[in-house]
Amino acid sequence: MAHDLDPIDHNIVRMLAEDARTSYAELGRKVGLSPSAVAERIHQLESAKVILGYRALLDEKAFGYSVMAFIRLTCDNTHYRPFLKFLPTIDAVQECHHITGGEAFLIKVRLSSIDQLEPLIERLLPYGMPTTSMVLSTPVYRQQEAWLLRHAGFPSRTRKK
Amino acid sequence: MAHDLDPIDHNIVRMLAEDARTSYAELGRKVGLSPSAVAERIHQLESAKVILGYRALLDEKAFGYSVMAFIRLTCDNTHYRPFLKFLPTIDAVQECHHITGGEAFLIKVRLSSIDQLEPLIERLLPYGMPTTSMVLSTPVYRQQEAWLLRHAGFPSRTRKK
DNA sequence: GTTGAAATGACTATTTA
DNA sequence: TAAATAGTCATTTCAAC
Repeated sequence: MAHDLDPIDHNIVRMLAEDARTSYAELGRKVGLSPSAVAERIHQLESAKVILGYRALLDEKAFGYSVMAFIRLTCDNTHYRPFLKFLPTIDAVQECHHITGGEAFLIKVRLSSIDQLEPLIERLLPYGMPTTSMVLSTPVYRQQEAWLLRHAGFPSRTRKK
Repeated sequence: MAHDLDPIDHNIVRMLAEDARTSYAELGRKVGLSPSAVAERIHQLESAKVILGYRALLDEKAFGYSVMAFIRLTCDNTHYRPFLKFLPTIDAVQECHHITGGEAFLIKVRLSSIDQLEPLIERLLPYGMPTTSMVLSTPVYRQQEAWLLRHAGFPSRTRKK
């Protein structure tokens, strides 16, 4: 399953994770390859689904969604499947994880105000017993790619010119 | 606080969230502006920290990190600050949220194997009482930007040529 | 915001190892 | 098979308007 990445691939991926708009030419300079060679490697990494896409990272607060909460929903077997159908229709849900411990789900939601929490909880009630924790602050928040890089021990790089 | 985005900014941001490598020229065509006008708007959005950066989205499984878990740590006042200093030094930690309910933290970690969980928990023990939930599956996982777009009711767009 | 020109980058085909 | 090269086209950038 794990795609075989040589050190050059690794470096290319690292740089694209830090700045997805880095040009093939600059990538090539940094890894000592021609732009076309870099482009070919990147296309292979995309085909192999190692690189899944390129995203602009946005500040949700600029869009007015500043409340984050985690809802733990304990849900018995009869409500399990209906809940899975219902869940993706709720826009506030950013993540839902099925976790160990008695058919429970951990749901991360984002809202534009605390007022939206109660209606949301009421919509979940038919499926199980929700326990809500508001997020007061987030001392650590790493993007998956940033986390990966840190984990792999790569040095950080300053933003290009 | 909330940067004032007109509909054109909104469209540009939407497209960059879907594909951060879209060229200024193509963005300009889609929103009916010249490439330079688009570039200027984007630079302003970057300065205003509405766009925080551009990232390649990677498949962690391709890198061997397939285990996700949530650890809830209940932690009394004396351990609060030391914990906050200790936490960023742990590479496995992807997110840590300070949540309501008796000085508790909710920590999302990613590991390459379940064997790494026990040592991690032992490192947390001095700071409080950990409760661990393994993630069995993740029925919903939306990028913050994807979530934003869905929430804002934008139509999805097919990948460019 | 627009236009236009110069520099840079991207893409394809071909050559090389 | 993988990379370099060269030619062509597209894009970025910056000036002037």
